[in-house]
Amino acid sequence: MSTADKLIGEAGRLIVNAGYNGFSYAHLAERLGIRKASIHHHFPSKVDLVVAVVEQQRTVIRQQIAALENDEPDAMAQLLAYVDYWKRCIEDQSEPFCLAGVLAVELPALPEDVGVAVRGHFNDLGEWLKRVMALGVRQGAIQLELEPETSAQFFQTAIYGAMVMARAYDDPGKFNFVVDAFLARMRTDRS
Amino acid sequence: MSTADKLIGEAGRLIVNAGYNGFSYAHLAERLGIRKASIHHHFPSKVDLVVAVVEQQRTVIRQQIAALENDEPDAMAQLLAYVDYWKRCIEDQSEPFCLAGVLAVELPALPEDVGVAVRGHFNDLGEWLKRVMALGVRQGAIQLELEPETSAQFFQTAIYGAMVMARAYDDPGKFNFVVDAFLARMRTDRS
DNA sequence: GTAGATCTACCTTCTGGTAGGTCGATATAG
DNA sequence: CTATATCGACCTACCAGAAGGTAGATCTAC
Repeated sequence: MSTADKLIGEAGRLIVNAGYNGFSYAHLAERLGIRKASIHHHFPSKVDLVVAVVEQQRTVIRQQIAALENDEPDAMAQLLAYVDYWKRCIEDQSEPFCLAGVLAVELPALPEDVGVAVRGHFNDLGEWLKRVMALGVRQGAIQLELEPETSAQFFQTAIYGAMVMARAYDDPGKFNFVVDAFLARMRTDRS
Repeated sequence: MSTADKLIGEAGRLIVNAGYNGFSYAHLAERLGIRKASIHHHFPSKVDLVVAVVEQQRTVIRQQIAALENDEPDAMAQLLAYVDYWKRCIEDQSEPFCLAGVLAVELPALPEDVGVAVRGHFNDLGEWLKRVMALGVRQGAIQLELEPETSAQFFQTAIYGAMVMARAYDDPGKFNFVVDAFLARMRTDRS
């Protein structure tokens, strides 16, 4: 793995733990056993680095979404795959919060370029969820009382709210508990 | 209003915007038109200040909760009063996020004393919500399929998730939209 | 031998924090 | 009714360390 990739990975972990202003080139250099100046060689400024971190995650997530939409025809199964991903990440604390979520909370204080990338992620996710919800309604797995848009936002809210709960109560299990309660209210008896 | 109170108020606003590491004594001093050193006179360390900010909010919220439980016998009305408070704060951007919520997202990187205060707030809120939910079920206003504990966490998740959504999409209206969708799924036809 | 990656050494600005002084109000003693 | 001691609030002037960032030398692999 290239140094640039290691930097992106480790920076992501630091941001998830402490936010944009909670990590520094010095921390990052120490973690990788290199000097600060070497980071500037790969990412001239902190904004460059953080944008790269967010964009890399967006790319990965878009790929996973595309694969899911290709391979899994069942809408509810797609949603459960997404939820399971986060359940695992939060349970084993390998990624205890969504990177873009942490940054979103700090949004008003972030450099504009970072903000653009973060909003981009939320849009990517929101658009996919709209498609899945519409599909789920057609398949009879999701209650059709509401517009797909509403269900999508409902679901996204649940995911991010559940992450905040897990962190605030220092209890990873809270994520599973709360998300499952939400899913139950979204499904029909057919799913 | 005393200088200490102004400091607590302004620090709160700065934290809500930028988080613990996103504001400094220098910012705060500038906002109030005093010198940095004067802040240290009132709050020797940054931890002292931030703990004071969180504890002040906890006190206010506990008072409001007590008043609500005294004056408003109807559980659903209590919940709506709470929701309306946040709808107003977010709509007019006077308090666009919960202070403790911002800090909760940064929790792993915060000084221990701040973490204790933040978890304290979430507990206060969670305990009240449990009481309201139990009352609401007895009054027939809230679906009784679930334990009050589950409903309480469900609701708390919705509030914090909706705040994240409003911030991430830079659209205060998203808070109302999403929270109302949640309330609809929690109520019975009787409420 | 050239290009990319890393290094040492340094800069400027900001950080939280301290030392010690000034000012005005209040309390007290003659 | 003064004179003075005390105190809280605020100030100027610092400090050490960390922040993000730069310049230029060295090392390494093709």
